[in-house]
Amino acid sequence: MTAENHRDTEAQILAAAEELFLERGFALTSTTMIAKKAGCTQALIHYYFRTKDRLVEAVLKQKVMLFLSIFTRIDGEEKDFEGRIRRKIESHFDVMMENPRLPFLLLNEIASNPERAPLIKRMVEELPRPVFDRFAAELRAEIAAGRVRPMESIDLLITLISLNAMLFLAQPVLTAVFGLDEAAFKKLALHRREEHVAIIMRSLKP
Amino acid sequence: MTAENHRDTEAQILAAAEELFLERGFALTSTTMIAKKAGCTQALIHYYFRTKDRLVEAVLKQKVMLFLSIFTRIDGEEKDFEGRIRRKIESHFDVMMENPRLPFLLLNEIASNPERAPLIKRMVEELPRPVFDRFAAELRAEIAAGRVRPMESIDLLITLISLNAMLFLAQPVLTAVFGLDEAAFKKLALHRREEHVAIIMRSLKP
DNA sequence: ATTATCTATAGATCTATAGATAATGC
DNA sequence: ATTATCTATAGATCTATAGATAATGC
Repeated sequence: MTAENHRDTEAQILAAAEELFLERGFALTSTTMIAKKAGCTQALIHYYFRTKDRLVEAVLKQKVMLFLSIFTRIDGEEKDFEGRIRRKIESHFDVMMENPRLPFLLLNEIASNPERAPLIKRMVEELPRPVFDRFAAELRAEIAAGRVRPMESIDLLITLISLNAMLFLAQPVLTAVFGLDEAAFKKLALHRREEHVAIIMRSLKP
Repeated sequence: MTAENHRDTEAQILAAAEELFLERGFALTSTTMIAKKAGCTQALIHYYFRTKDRLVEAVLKQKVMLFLSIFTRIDGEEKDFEGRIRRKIESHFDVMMENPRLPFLLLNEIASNPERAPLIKRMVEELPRPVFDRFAAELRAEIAAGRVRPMESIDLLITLISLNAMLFLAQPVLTAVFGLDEAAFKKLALHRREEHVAIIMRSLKP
């Protein structure tokens, strides 16, 4: 065993855990499986992470932050409000597309482990507010100017996240029911991306 | 033990299993837990259902049919197309609201047990077509008449199901993040119900 | 006799830990 | 000396089954 391997073991365990957690969820992934994938013994996982739970939390935190990047990332500097909304939808969609199992992992974990809800809440509360506040202020201004129907910014965000996340949550069902291969699903996804933009844009009209 | 109890045992096992499966998913519910809830020994579950898998399938089939009732139920006889669409959205929403854990159960199962995909596919294929066909034909007629923008009926259904199902999938997250109690979530849900109608109606405009 | 139920247990996991051994960095 | 790794195993599950016993319906 080389020196590099020694250095890498912890990272390899994390990477293996991440992959397996995304595939099967936290509860259904055993430390034995992780060890096998990481190429080490199961005992080593406990050497580095002490308990399975800590390993889960390490991965969970990282994934929650990725999912919430819509609330922290300023998406380009389009001139008009419509352009910026479109950009936000597309950019959130693209994060989901690059991490298609992410919504499932988070939903599944919080649904079957309600005791971890406070942890999720804390993470959301720790988010920097400026991006959200700016978004909400812009929306209020558009409403005041009569260019958007009266609505809450949180509703717009729920709609946006629902449409985007649900497509990937439903991916296994859609591919099974319509018999899609990977390419066909990707085609459907890109079509839905445009559809989501169209739906949300229309939903703003006064 | 009375005669009634004897008769009821199988039904009690099914009821207990159903409840626990909805709460925690199939994989995380043990036959021991089911037995405890049903008030019998764990061995009896195998006496009635032989394996846990058969018990799972019994519950799964019933739940898939409930979820797909949007495709089999004709919702009232409103005069105009708009009224019928509104009715379909609301009626699907109400099924979700009465069975809020249903979307999670199905999604979770098919995501972590891909080998059951063919079973789901078969169930969908066995659905009677008339309701869907009639819906699709009506939509095409509206598009031809220029009252609806050109779109596929499957897209409309995906949007409808996504918005409605996602609200309940996200229920644990929403209640945790916004600190909602049951009444507050119900209020949010009824607001979103109207919002979903509004979004979809606007999305149809030419 | 048949059906329903129980107790007990085999055999397969799974997580976590103890204790031995090998590699690394002073 | 310290850090990283391994082997082995304890103790908790979990599903499924064998075999005994109680209740039911002829």
